[in-house]
Amino acid sequence: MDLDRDSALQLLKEHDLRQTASRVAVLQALAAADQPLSLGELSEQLQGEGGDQATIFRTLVRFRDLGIARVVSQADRVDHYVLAGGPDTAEHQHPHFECEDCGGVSCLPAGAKVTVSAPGAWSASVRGAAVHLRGECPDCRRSGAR
Amino acid sequence: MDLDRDSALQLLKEHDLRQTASRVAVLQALAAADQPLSLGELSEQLQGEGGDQATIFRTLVRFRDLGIARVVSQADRVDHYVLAGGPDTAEHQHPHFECEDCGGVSCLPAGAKVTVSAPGAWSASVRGAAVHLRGECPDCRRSGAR
DNA sequence: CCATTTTATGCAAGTCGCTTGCATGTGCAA
DNA sequence: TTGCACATGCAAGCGACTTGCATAAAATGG
Repeated sequence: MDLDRDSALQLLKEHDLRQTASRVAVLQALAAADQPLSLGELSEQLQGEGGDQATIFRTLVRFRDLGIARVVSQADRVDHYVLAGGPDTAEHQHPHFECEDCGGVSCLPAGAKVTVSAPGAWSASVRGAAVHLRGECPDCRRSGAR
Repeated sequence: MDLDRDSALQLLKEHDLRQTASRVAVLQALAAADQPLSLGELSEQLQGEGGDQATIFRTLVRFRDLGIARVVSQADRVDHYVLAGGPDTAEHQHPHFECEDCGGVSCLPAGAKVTVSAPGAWSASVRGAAVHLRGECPDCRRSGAR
């Protein structure tokens, strides 16, 4: 998916956020990415265009608090964000895969199916939880890393 | 479960590791814990008895490389270890729950069921992956944190 | 039981990513 | 256009993991 400048500005306005170049850049980068991005990846990818890393960080925090973005993984001790909201709230509720070799985080293909259930007290918690799989991704598996 | 001193020593010997107080302490702490422990928790719990944090760290790394222990979660940007091996290898292959509020990591009760499947290239990776659920644990949910 | 060799341990310093304080700059409503 | 609340940059602070290096201790062979 993609996000044009106007939509980005609109999104910011909806949340009473000031429209700045940095925020638009972050929004578009997240929208364009086909994988969850970390603060580092984001700030590297935006190469100054998106502002200082601290700025991006604060932007991400604000986005997260407002529900615009979500952290979907902490693989390798690093938070990974995705755009998560707007019209289609269910966005990125699908399972994610964290590779123990390359540290990458991937969104599982549409065909993936996961069902979870737990008894008693855990029932509600489990139902609302995000699913993560940790293992070796297809690429690393193929290249036989490790 | 629990681990007596002799079993611990034996376990070390099996892996050609020197038998030291620190390692025994780490083994027993991991064995006694009913939840995955982080390096910090471990070094705090052993309070010097188990040696320096660097020592515990290296011990954990070695254990992990040898398959004696495993990292089952990186919740809150912190690795959490469990004893994972010995006779019952399937140990801790069950799903774990990471609470986004309190940061705790719990082993789901025996009754929990999880099934995952994915198409094509992901199939094998997914089958061998560890399952993690991220959400709000029953305790936090009850106390209405957040 | 002692000497030697191979590892393990402690301490301190280093690294990496996230966070935060503070002074400066800027979107935007009046 | 002006003023102010909010955003940005820079640099410093933190937490947790890692690593270098000198010292101590477990194994092993006499």
